[in-house]
Amino acid sequence: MGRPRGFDVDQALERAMRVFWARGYEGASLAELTGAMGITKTSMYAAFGNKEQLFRKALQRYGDGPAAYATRALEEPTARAVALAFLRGAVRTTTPPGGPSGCLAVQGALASSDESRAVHDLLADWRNDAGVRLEERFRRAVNEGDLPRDADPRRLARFIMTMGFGIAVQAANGLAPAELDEIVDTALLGWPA
Amino acid sequence: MGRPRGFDVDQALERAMRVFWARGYEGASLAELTGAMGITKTSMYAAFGNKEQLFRKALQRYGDGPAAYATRALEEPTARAVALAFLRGAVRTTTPPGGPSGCLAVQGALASSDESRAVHDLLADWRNDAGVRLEERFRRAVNEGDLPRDADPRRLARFIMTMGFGIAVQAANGLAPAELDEIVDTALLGWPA
DNA sequence: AGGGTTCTGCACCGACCGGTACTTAATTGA
DNA sequence: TCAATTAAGTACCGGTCGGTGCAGAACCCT
Repeated sequence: MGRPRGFDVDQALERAMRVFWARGYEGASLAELTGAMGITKTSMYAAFGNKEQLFRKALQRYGDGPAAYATRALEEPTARAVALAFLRGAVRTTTPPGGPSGCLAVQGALASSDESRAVHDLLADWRNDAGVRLEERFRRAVNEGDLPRDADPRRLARFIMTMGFGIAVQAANGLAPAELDEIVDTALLGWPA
Repeated sequence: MGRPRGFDVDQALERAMRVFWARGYEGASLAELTGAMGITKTSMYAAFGNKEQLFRKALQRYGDGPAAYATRALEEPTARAVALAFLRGAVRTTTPPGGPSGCLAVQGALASSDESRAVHDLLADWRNDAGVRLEERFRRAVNEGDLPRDADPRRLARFIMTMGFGIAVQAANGLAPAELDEIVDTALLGWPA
């Protein structure tokens, strides 16, 4: 009961996510955020709490949406296919035709002032979690005989994650998807048979 | 003539560079910058112009100092040695024992508000220039027969740059130098003979 | 119809942002 | 000794930051 909300929370969150994606956490002002969301600051505070909680929800949406490739890739049948799907997904997500370049989880708050340390750490954890899931998938691949018995799952996962982060920076540098795909191919040349 | 400067410009610039490195361009406030430099805002403006020009000079110092490994690596005798020296240098520079983690050129302004677009573009150019120099070095290696005739210098350079950027993010994530060196070794497994 | 509840829009908060005018201090050359 | 010149320190500028108090609007239930 009470007055119903005059805007679509999902759509507002989607737009906030894109602003954070393009500007970073600190670079995104409440004025620009709420302007893009089509609501006033008061409505934003009522619906999301504050700027930091809005970012947390935007990051969650990012993981369920644009960055869902990271989870989907884990379902590929072989470790090589997982790695390839992961990096191809990174390329596609960091170079959206009509959206911001790069990766929200990378450029959201790589460096920040002390006040934003909480968000900085949140993103570091987010990135590390993605690496751990990849590592577990590769460990399974070793157990299944899909990867050589002497392969180091943690090393491989960290390598792939490093490539993903690097691709995010290259995308922010303006490289095209086709050029990034070439880089991915080069990176996988040394992948264990 | 006139009253002599009461501080060491080089030392002040070094300290400013470290603040920018840790906080990013927008995250570094004039108060924190001048506090670390040990001077007042007035002195900073008289000596450096404004915040953006201070950053430009700090970036130049970064290239001549911590990031000089990128230029030194080009002098290695073989393409493989160049790539290895470049990435080992990236590891060492992005994990200084007493300094900020990561790479100033990466985390200085990956995402930013419109007002800082100039700095954002400056860093993108800086990163691209490093890639171009690497590419030219690899092209020379192909001509010298050091790399196979069918090797693509641009592709290889972009791959190494991507690894460097990724290492910078992993360093900001808290990985230790030894762990990053492992990643470098993994990355070079597929390097053309 | 009217109370209870929730949301919206406006105006406003103190704090901090990058940047500067002005006074005072320290130096050189005459 | 004293004007000319440059640096340093203080106090301040308008603007924007994230965040709120408050009044009115829009809904549900009785």
